[in-house]
Amino acid sequence: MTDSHPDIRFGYPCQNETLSATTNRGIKLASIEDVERIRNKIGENLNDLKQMLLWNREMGIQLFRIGQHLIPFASHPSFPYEWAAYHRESMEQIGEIARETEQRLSMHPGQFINPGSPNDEVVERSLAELTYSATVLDLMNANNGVIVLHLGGAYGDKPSAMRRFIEVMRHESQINRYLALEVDERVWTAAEVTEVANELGVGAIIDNLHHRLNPGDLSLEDAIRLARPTWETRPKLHLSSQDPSKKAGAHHASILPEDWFELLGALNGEEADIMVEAKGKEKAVLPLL
DNA sequence: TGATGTCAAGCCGTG
DNA sequence: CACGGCTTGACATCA
Repeated sequence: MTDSHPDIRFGYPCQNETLSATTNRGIKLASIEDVERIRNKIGENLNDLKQMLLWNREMGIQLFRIGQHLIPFASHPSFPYEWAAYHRESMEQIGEIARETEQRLSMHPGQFINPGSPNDEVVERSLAELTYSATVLDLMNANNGVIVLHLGGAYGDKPSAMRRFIEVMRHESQINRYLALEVDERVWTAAEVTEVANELGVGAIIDNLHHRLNPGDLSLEDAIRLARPTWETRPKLHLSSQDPSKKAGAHHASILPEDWFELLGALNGEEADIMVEAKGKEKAVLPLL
């Protein structure tokens, strides 16, 4: 690495269009008792995950986000068998491939996961999904794995929502080992996310597009500088470009050079792990390598 | 096989 | 006040 090329690694989420591979096959809840069907789906997801990691190795891609549907309905009370025990061996094998090829694995629970919700049932379901995510990373021995999560709702009172989030998550050590909190595009700013991350001792993730739409009073460079110390290891960031034909926040198929250079400039030569969020998946990563 | 309506869940902002 | 959008499109059924 030269001074003009800081140590940057890239990755993409969940699917590979070149391989027609995905970790996100699922089932309908109505089929939850069809054990054979679920096991087949999971087998396909795990096999595709393995194929993508092997492909990534050839391409020099070192980050990969596992889709939440890897084990569909794993956190649902009706899931019909002990998935962790049953799929342990293949997940261990996948973890070994990731480790040997120095790929950092992550997961990203979606919009329904709100540990700061005032509704106890929402909190309970959220913790179940986060525990599932952490268990997947545990089984893969993903020591530098990351669970990416937004702070979620503000419920009209941000300070209270932050307090609830911190109180609920404070003792969740299995989850917090991997947890990182990401800026979102309309509610929680980089300053607020970093504050909660510091309270919990977890990472804060800056996303260039979210930050542009919801910057608070920080420049991108300041936001990245603020979030940097939350990471004991390499910081993770998200990079995407606006789809010009869609509403604000919608991901473009590829990364526009000006967005990449803006983020690169804001990094000030620091090392970083950058998850590329683009409709074009791995094809948007290749030009950046 | 291809088209199409549907899918566990929460929240916010818009029209 | 109902609905779209987020996210990761894929499932399930019916021509």
